[in-house]
Amino acid sequence: MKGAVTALSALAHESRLGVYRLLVTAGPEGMAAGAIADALRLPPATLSFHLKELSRARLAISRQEGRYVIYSANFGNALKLVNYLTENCCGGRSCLPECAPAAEAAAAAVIGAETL
Amino acid sequence: MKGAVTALSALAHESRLGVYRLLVTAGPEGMAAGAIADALRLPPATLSFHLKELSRARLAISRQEGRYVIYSANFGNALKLVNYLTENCCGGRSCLPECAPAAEAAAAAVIGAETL
DNA sequence: TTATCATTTCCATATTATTGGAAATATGAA
DNA sequence: TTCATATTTCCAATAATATGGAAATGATAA
Repeated sequence: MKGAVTALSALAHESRLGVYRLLVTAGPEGMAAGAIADALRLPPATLSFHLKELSRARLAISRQEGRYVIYSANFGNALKLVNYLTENCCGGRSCLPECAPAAEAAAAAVIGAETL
Repeated sequence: MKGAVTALSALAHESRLGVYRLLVTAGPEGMAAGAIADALRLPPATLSFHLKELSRARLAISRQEGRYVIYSANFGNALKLVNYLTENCCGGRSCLPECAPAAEAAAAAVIGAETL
């Protein structure tokens, strides 16, 4: 729960959500901080602050490569968050049509998480 | 994007995330504000503030029933948000093992959203 | 109407997040 | 070593959000 709030807070900002989605798109190879800054037109100090927030929330991972710092999405934790938001839909009873799709997504997310 | 940030901000708070998850569990029938207050031990003024935030973010819907106000989760929008967080994983290329589960969850969420 | 219960609004206070220039640090190249 | 590039830290001003008691509003029943 605490972790979910931290992760949601990290994503609840236009710049950071942009960074996160860029990293999701980039995949496990990730992107250098400078490349992210160029893509989103953020000043270095500002981006660094946001990257630190995403890392603190365990939604991003960094590694050093030469003189670059490469950031990538933490897919496992992102998926846990997504699952947390849809789990236990309708108290486990069979869902009414209004929410059945949420239950499907939750089930798929659980399966995905287990294979990580 | 703006909507996603609003929704994430709404969820990025311990009390509101608790309310949202309670409503997801409750299903489409929803719960009266007072029942939510009892379940989460929140003072009426505080809960009202948070319910307004969730409604403003379109994650909760309210309806009047007698002298009760019943809140329920907005499953459609919650699912859109979940999908937004996982879409375009690895730029559409076939995913490496590290992120493949995220792509599966995203695909399932998209299918679910279309049936709403 | 009058009483009762449910919920929201008002409000002042307290807390926390965001910004980006300039300087510091780190890595590798010449 | 000296230079160039990449990233982070420092900092202080600004802005947004959370809290809950008390009063107001809304709805129904007696």
